[in-house]
Amino acid sequence: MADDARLERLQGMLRQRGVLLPAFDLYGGAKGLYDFGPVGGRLRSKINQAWLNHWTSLGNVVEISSPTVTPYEVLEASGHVGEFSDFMTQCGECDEASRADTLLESHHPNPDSLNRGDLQALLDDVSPKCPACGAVSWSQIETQNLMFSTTIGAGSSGRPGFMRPETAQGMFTMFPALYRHFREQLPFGAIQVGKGYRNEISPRQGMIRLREFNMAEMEYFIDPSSQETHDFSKWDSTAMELHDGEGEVHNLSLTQAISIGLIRHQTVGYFMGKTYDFLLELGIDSQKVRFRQHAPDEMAHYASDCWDVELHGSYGWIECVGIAHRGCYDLEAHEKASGRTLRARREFLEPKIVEIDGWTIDGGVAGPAFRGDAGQVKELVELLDLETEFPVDVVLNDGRALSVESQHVKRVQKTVKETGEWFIPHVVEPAFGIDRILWHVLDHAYDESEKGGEPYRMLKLSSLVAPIDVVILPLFEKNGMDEIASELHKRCCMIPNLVSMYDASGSIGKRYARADEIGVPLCITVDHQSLEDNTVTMRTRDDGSQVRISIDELPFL
RNA sequence: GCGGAUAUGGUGAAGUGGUUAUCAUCUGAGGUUUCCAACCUUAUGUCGUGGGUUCGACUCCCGCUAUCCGCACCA
Repeated sequence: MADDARLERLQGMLRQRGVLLPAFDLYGGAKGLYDFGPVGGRLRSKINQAWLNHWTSLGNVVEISSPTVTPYEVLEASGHVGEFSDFMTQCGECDEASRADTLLESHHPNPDSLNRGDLQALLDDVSPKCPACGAVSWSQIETQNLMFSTTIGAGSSGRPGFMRPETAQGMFTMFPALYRHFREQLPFGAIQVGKGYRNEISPRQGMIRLREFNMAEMEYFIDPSSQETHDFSKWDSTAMELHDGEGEVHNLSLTQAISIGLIRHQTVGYFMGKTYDFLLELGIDSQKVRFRQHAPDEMAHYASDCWDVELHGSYGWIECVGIAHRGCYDLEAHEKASGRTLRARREFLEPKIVEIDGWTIDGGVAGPAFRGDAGQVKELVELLDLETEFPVDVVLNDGRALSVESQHVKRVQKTVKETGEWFIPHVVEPAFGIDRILWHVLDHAYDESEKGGEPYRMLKLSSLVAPIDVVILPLFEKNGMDEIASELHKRCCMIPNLVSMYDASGSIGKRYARADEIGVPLCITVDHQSLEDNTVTMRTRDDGSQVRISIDELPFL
């Protein structure tokens, strides 16, 4: 690629300036793990904060935080244990580990779909040779999961668990508390930023694929039967680059894309717009943003429609955000697995009057008569026609026929008024890979030019995310200029959410250059005139312009 | 996981089977009325890791780890 050299210069600069560094470098490094250094740490937290602010501004969204350590059952219910697992077996001769389903590919149409027991049985039956050494000596099949597994608690009392592969499950399992918090009114959303973990086979491309990564997700719960109306007018003059599931490219406004059914759901479209705004706020180049719809066979196990937001940078087009319509998949799965109700109530406009007229059992008689079968008899009796004459034979699931006599049953006639119903909310989930976004913020902000024949590097970071807000520079460290400067620096340090740096080393031009490399938007220089009238010069990074201003009028004080 | 390439101060590079390993830049101290990487003096800091061959290994060989590029898998 043409900008490989640029990528290397950028990575070198980020390492040198303490933005991004390989983690545990002291011990040779660790694949897929990165440090955010003294400059990068705040960059990350400012992006996180901007993200939180962006979504809480919707008004019906709350921030939560759930543990990264997650019990086995939760991720089993969500489908991750199954979907993220491979079954492994090890050769007793050469220790080579193989995927059990791969070994059996020629003996079963889809071994990937087998459960562990069936797979073990098939392996024992087929006894394939080890592809490495030819021996036939396989260990018991073990699950090899892409999730980091751990034990919660000590010894035999510990229960199995995982480091979460996504933050989403914490929001789903918190649904009852969220529903109560919002006074049982949909729609509402829950957001959290935090770490996710995936034990990647092969982490690559720097920040793009990590084993521990920062993610930010919102679960937005909606009533599928009442579509929220969103205002798209803001984006009407913006043609978004939309790639549909067939690979066709459409340049349309969001309103147009929704009206022709390309974007299937209003809320998905609205979040696409909000995501677009967010990325541009961070300083992402609007020319390097595109949306791509997942093809049906590409969709994750939980999604019914999904749009990726891809950003273009040194690694090509990279998926950085996924906006998925997860339907009721997750809440339904957790309802089934936990036995708890995860539903919302929808009131009918008009109460429904339901006339019930039919048969049911007379518990006092039928109970003792049918004992364990009474429950099933009740279900069968309630299906009987009004005209039924007793006694009548009913057939149980196991094939036995029982005779139901008139004394066992009674006629039910009643009027039930139903004012509403319970349903499982649907979920629209925008999921952000913070590290990937952060990388592209840096990539897009990185500017190479020349100054006096020398290469000149700069991070043109938006002040929303710039890790250092201001640098205070005494032109000379004498005659009292150093005192004014350090006093100003101390004053800045006292201001919450303002990070100031003091730099008195080297020529003034060199100090400006250093500040430019870590993307400081403003440099304040204390010079001779400051001694006389308490003014300083304020220099703007992007155009190098300077204005003289009284210290007390500095915009950030 | 497979195949290929690579690993030298913070960064970027050069180099050698032989004893104090080189250069630039960066960083620190001092000097210099220094507003866009000036200059002078000076200092700190390197052969990824483990084993082998050898009188001697940063150099040659092997393993490991990491990085980059394909493939596979995936987000």
